[in-house]
Amino acid sequence: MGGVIPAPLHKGPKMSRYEPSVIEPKWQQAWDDAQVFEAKRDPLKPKYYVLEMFPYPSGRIHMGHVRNYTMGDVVARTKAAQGYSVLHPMGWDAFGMPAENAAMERGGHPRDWTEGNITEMKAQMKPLGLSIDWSREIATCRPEYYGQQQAMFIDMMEQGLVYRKNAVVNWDPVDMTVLANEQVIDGRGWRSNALVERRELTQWFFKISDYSGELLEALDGLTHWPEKVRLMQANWIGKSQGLQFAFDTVGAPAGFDRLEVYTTRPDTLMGASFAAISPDHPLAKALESDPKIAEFVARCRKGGTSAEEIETAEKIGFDTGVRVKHPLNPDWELPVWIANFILMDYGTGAIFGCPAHDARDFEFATKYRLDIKSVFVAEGAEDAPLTEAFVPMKSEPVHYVRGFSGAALQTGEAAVAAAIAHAEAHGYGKGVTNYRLRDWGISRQRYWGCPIPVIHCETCGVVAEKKENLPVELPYDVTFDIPGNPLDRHPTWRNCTCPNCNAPARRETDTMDTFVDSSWYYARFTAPHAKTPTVAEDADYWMNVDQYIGGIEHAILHLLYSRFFARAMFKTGHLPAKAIEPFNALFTQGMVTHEIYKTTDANGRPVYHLPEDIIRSDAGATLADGTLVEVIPSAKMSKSKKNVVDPMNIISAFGADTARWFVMSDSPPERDVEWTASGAEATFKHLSRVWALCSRIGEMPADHKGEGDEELLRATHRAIAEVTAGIEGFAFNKAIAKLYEFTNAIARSSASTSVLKEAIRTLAKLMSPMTPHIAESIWSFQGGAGLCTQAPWPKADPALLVDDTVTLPIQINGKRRAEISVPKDMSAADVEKIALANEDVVRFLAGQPVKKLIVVPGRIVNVVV
RNA sequence: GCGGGCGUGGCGGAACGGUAGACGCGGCAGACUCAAAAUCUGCUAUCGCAAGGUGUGUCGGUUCGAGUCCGACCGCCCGCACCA
Repeated sequence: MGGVIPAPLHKGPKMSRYEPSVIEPKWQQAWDDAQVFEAKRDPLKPKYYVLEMFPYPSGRIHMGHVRNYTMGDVVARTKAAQGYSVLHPMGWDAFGMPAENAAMERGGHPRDWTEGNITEMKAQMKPLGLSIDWSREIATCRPEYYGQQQAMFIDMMEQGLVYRKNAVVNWDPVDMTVLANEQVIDGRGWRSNALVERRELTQWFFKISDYSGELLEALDGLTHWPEKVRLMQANWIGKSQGLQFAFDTVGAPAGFDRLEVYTTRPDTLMGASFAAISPDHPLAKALESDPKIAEFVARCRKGGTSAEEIETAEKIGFDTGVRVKHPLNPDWELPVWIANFILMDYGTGAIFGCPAHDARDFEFATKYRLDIKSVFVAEGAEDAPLTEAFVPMKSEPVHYVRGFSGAALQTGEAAVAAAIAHAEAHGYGKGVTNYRLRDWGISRQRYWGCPIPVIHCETCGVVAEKKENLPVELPYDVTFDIPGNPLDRHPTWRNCTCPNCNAPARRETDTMDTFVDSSWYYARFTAPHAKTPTVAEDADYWMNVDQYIGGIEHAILHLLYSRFFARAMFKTGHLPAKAIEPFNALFTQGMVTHEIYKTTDANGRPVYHLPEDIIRSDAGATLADGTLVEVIPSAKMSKSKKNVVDPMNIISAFGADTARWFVMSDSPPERDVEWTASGAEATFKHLSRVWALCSRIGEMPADHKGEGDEELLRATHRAIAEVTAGIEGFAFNKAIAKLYEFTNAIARSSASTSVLKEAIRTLAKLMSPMTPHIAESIWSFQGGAGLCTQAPWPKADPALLVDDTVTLPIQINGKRRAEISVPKDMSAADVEKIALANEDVVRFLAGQPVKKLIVVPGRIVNVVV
C-alpha cells in the first residue's frame, strides 16, 4: 500500500506513532470539556432518541455490552452529525436477585454491592468513548427512580390496572419467591434453575390482559421491528376464537348447577363423550370432601412441570360421578372427569372432550374407554373407527356425519362459525375470544426490589400509601442470614399507620418484579431527575425511542411489558398518546461468541481454559506445557466455559477504537460475531495503516499536483454514499468493508495534496462513528475545523456517483462471454450494435442467428440464440 | 406437535432477479533484511497446460437470465408448547 504517494521530499509535519492509550483519553477529555453529548431540547432541530437496553450492574462489562453500546453509539454519532438533537442515555437495571445472593454468600449489603458494581462498570465503560449523556444516568434501585414508580403504581391502582387475588403461583423453592409464567423456563426458575412448585398465595397483578387485543393488533403497526419479534409476541398473546357455553349438571354440589366450558371446535359438539375440569377448578375443590378426589387432586398437583415431564406425562383422570346434560339433547348425559391436562387459567378451566378430533381427548378416551365418535370424515371417506384423532386443517373441507349446523360438506372454519351462530340463535352459548396472555403477577417476596406502596389496615383493608409519603424507602438495616424476605421480619419498617384512619397498620412487604423497573426507564430518561415520573414537555419532545437496540432474549417479556406499561402510563397521564408504542424501531443484535478450549482431568471431567492461556500453532491448540487442547466451535461467551474475552484487556492492548471496529466488522449485526485474537490484531494493524497513511499525506508538499484527482474525488463520494447507506441500514459490516475499500483507494492514489487531504478528512469523518478517537486525531492533524465529532456528516454529490462510462457484461444464453465499455447513457440500439460486433461475441455465436437480444441499460446484455 | 429462520471458498461474510465470492481473516509467493519480526507488493472457489468446463445443501419449476422467486426434500438454528 501507498507506493504512489510521493516520498517525503517534504514540507509537512510527521505524525507520531499510533498510540491509542495516548489519544483516547485525550479526546474523551476534549468531548467532556465541550459537553458535546449533553442532550438538549432544541426546537430548531429534529430529535433522535437512541437507546440500548440498559445493563444489569454485575460489576464487569463483557464483549456483548461492547457490541450493543457500540451499535447504539454508531447510530447516535451519525445522527448527531446529520443535524439531529440526539438523546443517548445510559442507566442501570439495578434491582434483582444477584445482589441478594451476593449478600447471602459473601455478606455485605445488596445496596453497597450494587452501587459498587455500578461505579466499577461505569469506569469500564468510560474508556470506550461512547457518546452518552451521563448527566441523565439513572439506577432503578435509587429512591429517586423507584419512588416515581411507586407513584405510578398508585395511579394504576386508581385506574383499575392493579389488583390482588389468590392465585396458584409458580414458587421457586431456591430463591423463595414467586415467578411469572414468563420466568419459568422448561418448568424451572429462569434464574435459579430450580424445579418450580405450585402454591397458592395472594399476589399483586397488573391487568395486562385488558390490553391483549390491543397489544396484538398494534403489532401490525410496528413496521420497523423484526418480523420474528412481532410473531413471537403474537404467539405469546395467543388469540383464539370459540364458543363458551354451560352444561346443566346432574348430581353436582350446591352452587354448581351449571358448568361453563370453552371450545374452539363447537362444530364437534356431537362427538362429545365426556366433560373434564382442571384439578384447580372450583368444582373439583367442592368435591374434595370425597377423600379419593382429594387424593387425586393432590396427585395432579405434585406432577413436575419440567418440559420432559410434561411431554411424557401420562394423562390421568378421575370420574367424579357428576354428570352434565348435552346442550343439544338433554337426555344425553356425559360424565364429568377431573383431568390433569386441563389448565385452570385458560378458558374456563373446563372442557368437553371430543376424542375423535382432538389428540389429547383421544388419548384420554382410549385410556379410560370412553366413546370415540367421528363428527366429520375426510371427503369421500367412510365413517370408520379411528386409530388416532382426525384433526385436519380448519381450512380443509370435510364431510360432516354428525353435524348439526351448516352444510354437510364444509370447511372446519365454516362449521365453527355455523355452530357459534346456532348456539347464539338457540341461546345456549356465545362466541368468545380468548387469549393465552395472563395477567402479570408482579409480587416478589424479596428485599432488593421496589416496595409495593400499600398498607394493610385491619379496618380499612388494603390502602395505597399517600403520595406525599413516597418514596417508601427500603430499610438499610437488614440481614440475609436466613432465607426469605428480610422485610417480613424487619422490626420497625413493617409497622406503620393507616393513611386512611391513622390506626396502626402493616406495610406490604412484597416488592415488584424487576421487569416493572425496566418497563418505563426509557420514559424516565426524558426527565431523569424530575419530581414526577415524567415531565410532559420532555416526554413530548423526546418520545418515542427512535431506535432501540438489544438482545433477542427480550423479544417477549421486556418488550411486551414495556408496551403495556406505556399504555398504562398514557392512561394515568404520564405519557402522551403517541408514546403508547414506545419503540419506533427495534434492532436485535447477535451475541459475541468465542471458541471453547477444553481438556480432561484425571477423573475424566472437563476442564476449561481461558483463551489467553492457549497457544495456537499448525499442530493445533496447546497449553503452555504442551498439553493438547480440544477446540470446541464458538459459543456464547460464558464464565463457566471460560471462553470469555475481557474488554478491558482488549482496550489496554489495542485501544477502544480497535475493540469497537472489530465488533462491528465482519458479521452482520443481527448475527453472532466470533471474537478471534487474530481478528482484533488485524483491526489494530488496519488502524495503524490508516494512521501511517494520514502521516504520509501530512508530509506531502501542500502545493503538490498529482494525477487522478477526479478519480479520487469520485471514490470519496462513493464512499460517503455507501458508508452512510450501510450505517443507516444497520449493515455496519458493509459500511466497514466500504471504509476498507476507500482506505485502499486513498493509499493507491497519486492525486494532488489538496484532494488527498480532503479524502482523508472525509475518511476520518466516515470512520468517526465506529472509531471516534483516531478519527479526531486524523481530523485535527489534517486541519479539520473544530472537533470531528461535531463536524457535519458529509453529503455525497449525486453527479459524482455515476461514472461516464460503464462496463457491460455480455451474456450469450445467460452465460457471461464478454464485456464492453460504453458511455453510460448510450442508447440500447447502439449498445446492441457494439455488443454484436464484439469479437468474442462473434466467435461464440459462430454465425448462429440471434433469436432475442435483451439490453438492460447500464446493467447487462443478453444474447439468446 | 405448532410457529419462524438459515444453508455461498479453508473461515467471517458480499451480491436492486443482471459479471457469484466485495471486504476482512487465514494461506502461498516475492521485496526489504545476514536472518527473523514488522512493513510493503502480488496471488488465492474448483478442475484443466490451455481453450474451456463446473460451481451458492438436494431435486424440479418460473424466467432471456435464479444464490435471490415458486414447489418438494435433506440438514442446522431459534421461539412456543397438554392453550381445549
